[in-house]
Amino acid sequence: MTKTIPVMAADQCCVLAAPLDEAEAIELAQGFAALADPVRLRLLGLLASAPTGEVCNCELVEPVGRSQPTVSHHLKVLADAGLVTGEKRGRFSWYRVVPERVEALRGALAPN
Amino acid sequence: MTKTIPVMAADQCCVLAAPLDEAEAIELAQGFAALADPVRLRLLGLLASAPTGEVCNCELVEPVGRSQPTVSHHLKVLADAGLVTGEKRGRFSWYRVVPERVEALRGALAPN
DNA sequence: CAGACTCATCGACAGCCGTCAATGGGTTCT
DNA sequence: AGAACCCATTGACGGCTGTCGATGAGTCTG
Repeated sequence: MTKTIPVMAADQCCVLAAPLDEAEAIELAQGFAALADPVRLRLLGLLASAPTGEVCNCELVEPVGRSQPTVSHHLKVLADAGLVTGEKRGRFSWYRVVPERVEALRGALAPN
Repeated sequence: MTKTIPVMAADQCCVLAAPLDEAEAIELAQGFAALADPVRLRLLGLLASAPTGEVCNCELVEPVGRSQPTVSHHLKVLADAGLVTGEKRGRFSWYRVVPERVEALRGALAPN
């Protein structure tokens, strides 16, 4: 279900180090676009602060105050961006943050 | 011209540390939204890698391959997000990166 | 098997966003 | 003064995005 995950290329170090070419810029922008929504940021926070590192989809709807389809949509956006992984076990879907991917985006904002 | 600059609040440390409340999430999302466009990322790169730290507007149009109004629009978006500052001297407009603001967004993605 | 439950997808709709041509205000040069 | 130049703003247009209700596939319980 999760589409091809755009993983950061090694040479995509720092936005502020050198001008990016078109392709690098597009890939980075897709990553930041996934972070450019309050609901998705809150979902990330909820996932990251979960004791087990995993959160069931059903535990996310109420905290963010959006409908179940909307939450599902946002989780898919995060998953497509590689920031999150979802696994379906039984009746539930469990999501967890992909720290490396977050770190990659963070690194792109590093000085030098 | 530049609108009110949303500066990161001190308690907006890490997205991944604890769940964000609605207001924090909105403010952060606005910051990342400014980064969620390839042209703007390339503009940031061009500004940051300039020897003097400043770049004239006229030197930005050709490298990013967009029309002059479009570049002007993107610079305004970056400026409104506080990521960039513009100063008009004579005929030219000079822009420079605001490193603290970039760093603030970067810090929001820090682990723990 | 029947009912209850979880969740992804679809369809629809309003609002936002990136883009450009055209315009006009400033500034410099001759 | 007049011409050339830089740049922000405006208006318009197509496309993307966030949201929800409805629906259906898959799973567990009794």
